[in-house]
Amino acid sequence: MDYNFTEIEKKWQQYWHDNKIYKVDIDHNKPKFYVLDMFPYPSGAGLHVGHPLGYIASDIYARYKRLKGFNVLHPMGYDAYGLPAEQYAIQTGTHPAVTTEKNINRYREQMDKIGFCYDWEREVRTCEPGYYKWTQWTFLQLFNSFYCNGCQKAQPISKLIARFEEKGTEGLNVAESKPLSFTAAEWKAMSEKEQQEVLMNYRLAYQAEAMVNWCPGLGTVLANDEVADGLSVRGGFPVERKSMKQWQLRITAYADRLLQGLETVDWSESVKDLQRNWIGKSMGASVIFKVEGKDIDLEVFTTRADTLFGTTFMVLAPEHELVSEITTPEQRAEVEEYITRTKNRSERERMAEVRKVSGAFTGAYGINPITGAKLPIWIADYVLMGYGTGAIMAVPAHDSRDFAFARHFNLPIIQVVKKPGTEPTDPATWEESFDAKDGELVNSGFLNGLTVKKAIERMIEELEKLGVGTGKTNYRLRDAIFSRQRYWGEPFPIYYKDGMPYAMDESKLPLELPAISEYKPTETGEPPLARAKNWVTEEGYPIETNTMPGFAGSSGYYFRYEDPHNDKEYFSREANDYWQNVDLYIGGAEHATGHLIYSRFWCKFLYDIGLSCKDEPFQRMINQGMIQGRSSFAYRANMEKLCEYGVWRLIKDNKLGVKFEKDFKDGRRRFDFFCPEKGILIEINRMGNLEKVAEPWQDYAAEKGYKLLLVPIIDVVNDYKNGTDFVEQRIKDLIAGREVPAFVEGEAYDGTPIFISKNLEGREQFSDPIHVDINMVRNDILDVEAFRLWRDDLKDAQFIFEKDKDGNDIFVCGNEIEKMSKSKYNVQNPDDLVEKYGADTLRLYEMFLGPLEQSKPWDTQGIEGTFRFVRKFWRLFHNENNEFCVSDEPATAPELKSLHKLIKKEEDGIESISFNTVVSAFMICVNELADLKCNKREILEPLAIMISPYAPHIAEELWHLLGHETSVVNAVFPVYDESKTVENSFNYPISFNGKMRFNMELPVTMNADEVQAAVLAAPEAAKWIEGKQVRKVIYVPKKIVNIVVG
RNA sequence: GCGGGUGUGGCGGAAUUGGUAGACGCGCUAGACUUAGGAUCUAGUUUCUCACGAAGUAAGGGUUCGAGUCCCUUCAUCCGCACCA
Repeated sequence: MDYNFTEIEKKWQQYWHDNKIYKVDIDHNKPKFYVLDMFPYPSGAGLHVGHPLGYIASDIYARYKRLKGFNVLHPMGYDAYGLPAEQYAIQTGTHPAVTTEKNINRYREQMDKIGFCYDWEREVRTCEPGYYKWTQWTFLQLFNSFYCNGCQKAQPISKLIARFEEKGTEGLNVAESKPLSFTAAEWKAMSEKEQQEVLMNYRLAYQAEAMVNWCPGLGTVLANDEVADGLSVRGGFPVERKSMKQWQLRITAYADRLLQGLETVDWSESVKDLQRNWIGKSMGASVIFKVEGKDIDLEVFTTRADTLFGTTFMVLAPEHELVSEITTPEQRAEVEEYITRTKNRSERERMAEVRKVSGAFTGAYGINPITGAKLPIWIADYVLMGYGTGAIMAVPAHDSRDFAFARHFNLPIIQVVKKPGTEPTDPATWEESFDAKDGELVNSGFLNGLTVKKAIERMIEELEKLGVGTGKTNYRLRDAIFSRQRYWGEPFPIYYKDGMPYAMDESKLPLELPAISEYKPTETGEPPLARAKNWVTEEGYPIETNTMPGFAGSSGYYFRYEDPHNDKEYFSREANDYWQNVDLYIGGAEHATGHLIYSRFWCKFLYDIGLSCKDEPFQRMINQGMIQGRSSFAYRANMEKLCEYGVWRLIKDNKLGVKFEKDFKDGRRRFDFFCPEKGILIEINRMGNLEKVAEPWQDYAAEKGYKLLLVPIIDVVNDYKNGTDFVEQRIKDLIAGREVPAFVEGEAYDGTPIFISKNLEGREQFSDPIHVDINMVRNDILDVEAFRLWRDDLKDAQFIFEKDKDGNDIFVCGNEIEKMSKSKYNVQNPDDLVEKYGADTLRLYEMFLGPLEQSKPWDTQGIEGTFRFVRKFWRLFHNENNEFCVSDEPATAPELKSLHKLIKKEEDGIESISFNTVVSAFMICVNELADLKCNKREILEPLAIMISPYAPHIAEELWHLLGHETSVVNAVFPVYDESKTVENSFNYPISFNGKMRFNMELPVTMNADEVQAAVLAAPEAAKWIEGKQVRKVIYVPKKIVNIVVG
């Protein structure tokens, strides 16, 4: 073999390792650059080709930046706490640390083979005490902080205590769970426990009763982003809403800063939008309604204060605390029945029934603070307790849900907004609610004639004047539930005294995860940590048994890479001043509402307390797309399914045989059936034209002396009932009516699986696609022998083959693009590809596949093209005998032009994360140089440097062959020289009326007049000008010449 | 329903941001060298047409000397979020 990648790659990986080529330290003589990958959770399955995609991209970027003179921090680590290892522990008793360690080693082995330039001395693992010490430490800082709304900053809780001692809650403007009010004297009079309870209302990490997503299948609570469609993201277990006491992070305090910060980072618009949506800021008003005959204030939130004149009823969430208080005795039974009914529904049921209107009347009435109108108060589960105040003023005319509700329960509807220039119509005739945001107000007293926008402002003004409402901003974002009832996570440095949680002293950190005997929850439902022996402080106080969630460790890992071995601090001032925040972050967009929000929160908090010099963690982010697998299918005739069509049932019941006839005169294939005992030949044919296609069969049957029954299956399928009756009648007639000789030709259906080729008729109706290992398929043709060996249970399967053009039997598979997954047998293992083609080819190919941010299918065959390119590249440096052969002659102009075009293309491509076009530029350049038979050092040396980010091993090998003693990693990227690429003539496309007709080589020095004269004088032009007048000539230098004729 | 993305050959995808549509690669076709080829090399490959030529970037309309690119309308598709008041 000419290019021995196995040897080369092994050699240089060893060299890089031995010489610590990728170790980085602070170097104030160089600008820093921080390139980060989202660190992986080491799962048992190992890496597939999709995983390294982002790692390869970041690796290229890091290597490129290094060649450009930057001091590049490019670390890697493991998000090592996680559910799979714990679930495995519950089943097998293996400590999750053991599983995790094993998986990490496998990941590392796979990553090493690809030749990444990570500084492994900076590796972090979230499950190691040296790391999670700082996760716990940050938690303590959060616990000991509150958020000051005035200065928009976290502050030490001691400041708050001092304030309470001085003036209580007077004029307090801080983030809080609920508003409290007390004087300094009252504060001082409180017991310690009472004071602690009060402080919980303000801490950034606090414990409180909350509606949580409880997942009985996992035995733990989950954060909102860990739940999708009412099921847990991990494991897919049902989730229910439940009120529990949990640790939470007051991330809502940062809602506005999280929103504003998005303006300062270079992220894709879609991820920013996802976050904006998740935070869900909406500006509106809070309005107080009195309850008739009672001294009760009912607060609602609305974004449409302008429609207050159109509100005709009110709705509370069934869990609303005032429901029982306001319900009248007559309505109590109905209301309670409704509450029980809604409470017993699971989250999934509730979501499934979203469009069903339901509710109950409380018997109470609210008073419209503006009009004084009496509004019936209802409860209904379309109003959610978790948003706003859990109560709404319903404006049925202009809200579709209120409209549906009003229609269903016959409540009045008043129109208050109309399209400008139209007259209001009677809402009773409406089909749906009328939601015109650019309309004007009617039936609304002092708001009449105003636009919606103006009316909202005017109404809020009025409400504030009357003291019955105020402008208010609401967020969809909830505080993050921070405790999990699991074992494999960071323990909380919290102990309980008198039932109240207290922070452990920082000197006690890390609080190490204790060994336990079993990993499931205790019999009494306590978290697994309750099994730990001596899980108490030195003073004997019990320690918290919850553990932190997965996102705890991943929220601040990027800081730790900056100073990973520091055991005095999270990270030093010096390290953070130099490395600052991540310049380029590469990873999946699926973390948009989880990790990427929590990390930003974490970073902003560390910024507030003076640790981080930046308040956004990731300056620029690229989300790589998923690499999908191409699954192959073989189609198995599905007898069960076929039996659903009456014919098959009859055939089965009558013990008729079945034969799949594969080679027929007209070239078509179809199912045919024989009755072995009775000698009946049945043809079932989809093609409609029964007469024509049945002819050969009639001959055949006559020749053999069988009775022939023709059944157009199209009848059976399209007209199920009649078709079945028809067939039934015919079969009965035939069977009952005659004495027929036994017939055994053909294969009777005996349960042997039968496979139908992709193109065979009837596939959709009568077959089950089964996934086939992609390694057994090439160009959609299944290797049937390999298939039989693969699935032992199918070794006797019968296949219906097709003929290829040479007359060979082939079995054609179907295919579909799906997510890569073991169960779909479409996984491409990078190890296999590295072994077959080398890491350099794999790296280049993954980049060549398409734009990094798009999802795209993996095409196994395509890698060959990239492999050819790499070998062609190698041959530039070698002669026919594979001897290294580079000449020191000066390069020619075309050679230099080719090189400098590539320099430009690579610089632009890498900066704009357009790696696929850079690879194609490499191919073009190498094709050109090969055509020029170029082996000049002046060209090849820069080329070796330039390819090193993509294909570091081959680059390093060639670099050393070129006589260098040091690594190509430390070389300098060649400088683009535009003068090398300029030409003194340009091959102009000449168009007439915008249509390109011919090309013409013209000197670039020509002016417009000269160009016009030259073009019009050209012999090819005559044909297009003939008989027409030249009206105008457009000349764009070095672009185009367009002649307008007519 | 709301928000965002995407639509270009048989396939993955290019197109310097308004200037030769289909680069580069896969696949396919033909040929060469071969005992052989899932190796290598050469040529071809958007569609229609024998050809001259014409059409062509989801569909329709517009702006322009010139539109894949800008504007309007529609459709398809993917991804988020979703009784959020």
